[in-house]
Amino acid sequence: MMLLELHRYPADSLVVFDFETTGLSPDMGDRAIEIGAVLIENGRITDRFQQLMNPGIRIPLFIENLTGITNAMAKESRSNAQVMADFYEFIAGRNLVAHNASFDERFLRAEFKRIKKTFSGGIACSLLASRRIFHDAPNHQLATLASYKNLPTEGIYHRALADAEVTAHLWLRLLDELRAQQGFTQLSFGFMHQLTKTPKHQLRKLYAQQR
DNA sequence: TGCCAGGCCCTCTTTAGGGCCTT
Repeated sequence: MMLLELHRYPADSLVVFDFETTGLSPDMGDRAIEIGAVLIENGRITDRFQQLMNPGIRIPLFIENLTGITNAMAKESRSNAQVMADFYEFIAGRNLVAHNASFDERFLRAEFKRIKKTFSGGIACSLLASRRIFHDAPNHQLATLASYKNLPTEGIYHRALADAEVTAHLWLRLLDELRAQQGFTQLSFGFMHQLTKTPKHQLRKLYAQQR
């Protein structure tokens, strides 16, 4: 996506989101079972979105154990189509952030395709940004980074809203540290998106252009 | 009980392989 396109959306407003799913691949038939998201405006969390959903297929036992989301819970929930239609409204006109965004983006586009909707904003990845900014992190798993940077957390992982909240705090910390490391005064979503697409060995050049 | 996928990224690379991340 061109940088100019990203600038159509407000730079000071974005949605950090996270899916829980039945597996790793929508192309293999896996479906979303929970969506969690937080709205960040001017560096603060100002709204939240969390919905379980009923994908109409069985949730594997491994996923029930991993997430605590059971088949009974999904069965009592609204359909993926209903929930995703609401989520489409929640993110309208905003750019998105997710941890390992390529994963969540695949499910986002697959679930939207089923209800004949498309998302045209930008999606940035906190994992790729972390690899470029937190050089000394033990690894770049969400839980590790939360511990490494003492991010606010309730100790809950593999639930959509909890993971989205931690990712939101991580994203804000990444912005803070990049400002501190490089002396930047402003960091747009477009720049952060470009950062995650830039090979590490070309970062110095990108930073020079930003100054 | 995750073995499934896919993109990133490093290196013993580019005519490739494998670890890291996400559920």
